[in-house]
Amino acid sequence: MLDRDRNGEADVGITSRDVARLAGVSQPTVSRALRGDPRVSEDTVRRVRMAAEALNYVPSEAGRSLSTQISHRIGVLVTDLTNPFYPHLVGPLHDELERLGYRMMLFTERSEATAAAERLVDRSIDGLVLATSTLDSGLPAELSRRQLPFVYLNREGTVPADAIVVDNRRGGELVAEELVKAGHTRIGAIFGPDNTSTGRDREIGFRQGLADAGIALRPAHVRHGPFEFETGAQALAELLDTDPVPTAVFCGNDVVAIGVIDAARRLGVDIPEQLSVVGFDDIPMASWASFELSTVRHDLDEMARTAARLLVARVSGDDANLEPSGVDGNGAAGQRRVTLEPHFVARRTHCEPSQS
Amino acid sequence: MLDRDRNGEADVGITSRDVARLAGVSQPTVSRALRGDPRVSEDTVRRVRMAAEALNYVPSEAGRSLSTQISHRIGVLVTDLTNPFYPHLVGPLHDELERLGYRMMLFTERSEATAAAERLVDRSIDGLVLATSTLDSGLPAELSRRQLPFVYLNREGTVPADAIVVDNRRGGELVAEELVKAGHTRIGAIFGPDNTSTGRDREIGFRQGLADAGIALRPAHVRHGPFEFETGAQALAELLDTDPVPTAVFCGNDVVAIGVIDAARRLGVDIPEQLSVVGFDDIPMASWASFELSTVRHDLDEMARTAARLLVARVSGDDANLEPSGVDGNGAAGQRRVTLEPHFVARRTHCEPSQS
DNA sequence: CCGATTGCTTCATACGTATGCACACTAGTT
DNA sequence: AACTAGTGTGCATACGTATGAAGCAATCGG
Repeated sequence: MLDRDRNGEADVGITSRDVARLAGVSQPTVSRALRGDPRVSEDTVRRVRMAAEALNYVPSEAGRSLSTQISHRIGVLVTDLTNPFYPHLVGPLHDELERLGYRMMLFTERSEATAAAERLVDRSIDGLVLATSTLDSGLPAELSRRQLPFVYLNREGTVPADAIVVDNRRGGELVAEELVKAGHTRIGAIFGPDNTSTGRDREIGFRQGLADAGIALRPAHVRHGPFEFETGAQALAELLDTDPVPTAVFCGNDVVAIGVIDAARRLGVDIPEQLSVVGFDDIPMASWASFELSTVRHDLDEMARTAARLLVARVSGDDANLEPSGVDGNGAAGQRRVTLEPHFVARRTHCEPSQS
Repeated sequence: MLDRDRNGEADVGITSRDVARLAGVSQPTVSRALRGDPRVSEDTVRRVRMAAEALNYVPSEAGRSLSTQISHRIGVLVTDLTNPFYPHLVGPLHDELERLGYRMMLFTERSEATAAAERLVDRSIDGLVLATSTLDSGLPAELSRRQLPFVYLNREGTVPADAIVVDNRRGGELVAEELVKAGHTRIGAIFGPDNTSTGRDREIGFRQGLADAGIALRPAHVRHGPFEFETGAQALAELLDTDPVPTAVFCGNDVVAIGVIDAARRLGVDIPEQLSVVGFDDIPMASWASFELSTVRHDLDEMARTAARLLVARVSGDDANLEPSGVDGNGAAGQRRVTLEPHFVARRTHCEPSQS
């Protein structure tokens, strides 16, 4: 069917055997020579290298994987790439993984049913980064049972595993403190989903912060929803429909907050004069002049890169080079838990409440 | 070192041989039974299925790949994920690939040197989607030489291959027509890089459109730069420094345009009153109330999905189910080229020039 | 009652690389 | 000259699945 012999050089489907033949050595010697085995003589290495180059030899990843039981691939699981938040995790993750000699397989969890889980445990990846795990997900347990190493990134789950997260509770507190300090008393919130650790902890921290100041969070001023643009856009309309209206609103993350700001523009609500808005994460977009969002900053890039390093250390077995990092190691089953410190960033979407 | 026997069920590292043993058949029979080979008796299939389930057997992808020479993985190459444009390609790509039974490996081309190319041709992927190919890249030629199937998405290259693109020339013309129609005569442009087909063709079309209307594009009003937010932000400042100042500016894509709008906010420039801004692509962000960007729409989602389908058809050999699509097939070497129609979308960032 | 046909299964092997072990060969020691 | 130590290479095989070909049993036709 195919006439491959047309092109001058047929360097497709070249195996280590072909290289061996050309170099006048055995196949195992080719393998050793190219992998830098010190037992191979310099002279042989040279011959093999030349032969490999001449044939444009590239070792087959499949063969290598099968033999070594290592794929050098790491899976990354997110819910929805088009959410502006995730690229800021996936981008650095990719770069760090590449730096460590691993490739990235990207998965989005439409149907995290067992069907999808199968694709993860067929040994085609060495480990998995869970970037959007929900607390009620059965996946971590399944992964654990299958002994597929994984790490929680950003959100954590109930099954013990390495994790890298922000101190979300503290972050929520920070926002509460700032809003209180500015003089707000009628405060609203658009929290993230209850089944995410980020949503839950930020809510706990925020409520705690308000409670410490003796300020009540009226149920009518509270919304919950996914960490999406639309959540903020829709929730704002609802919050404006309450009486009295809140003078400030804390949003589960920046994407939600930007949804709020955008809706405010459409509805003619002045921010921050009529409503203070605070987000969480400090994604790059938050600092755009169009938003100037006051938010809680943490090092997203570092968080993602650390996740990559934790996982790779785990799957490659050399945990050693991670010990000295300043993490609050949890001795129990050897899981590592890295917590990033959040900082409040004051921009232009919050101020004192107007005296209405 | 590891004490794996602790957990009750040791369903890790289960192979088809284990299943075979439990089911009382041979390993090949297991393979055939689970793959639905009609030659296996119903009774055997049932026994094998039960055994597989009991052991929680999942076929090894590495073994399968090695044997079939098919990895069921497709690579996707982009420059920078954090650019808000790419997720809108990568997301749909992932979904469509998954639908077709393929997994996605994501690559970003930092150093597209031959070193990086090696990772692509080690037969660990069946094909590659080039989402950000530059016209001067040597990669397509290398892929072609290696006989790794690939498809151009959004941007096309010089090496013949399947491609799916927008009619960028026409899109550029559309914008020129609209701006002319609105009465603009002092028009500026922030074009994309010359070494991208999108940058080049949009520029050609736009220039043509202006020329047809007898309007000159002054060199001082022209900028070139990568399709990034910062490009727009920086170029705006420069354009405002010219005399006379343009009353309208066409941007290479939406991300650049949003950079312009954002900078305008910072600089206190009213859009569209002082400056009309038009983008290209109509990414979701363009329709946010914060921007309401007038732009050129095309079906990004469909473009990505079509790329996936074209490539999968190519690598799986069943090109048949693609023939009937309304594409302008290029007979030469059997490459398919799908062109999407662009449409102008009038929002709120353009209007008539102010009489100053 | 034997040869032919069909239906199901096993055998043998391929896929490409990596690695423990044995072997050959050289050099140095006694 | 034999013996040891050291060095470099090849042999055999493992990794897990898929598949053409051969084998086996049962059924059928004559």
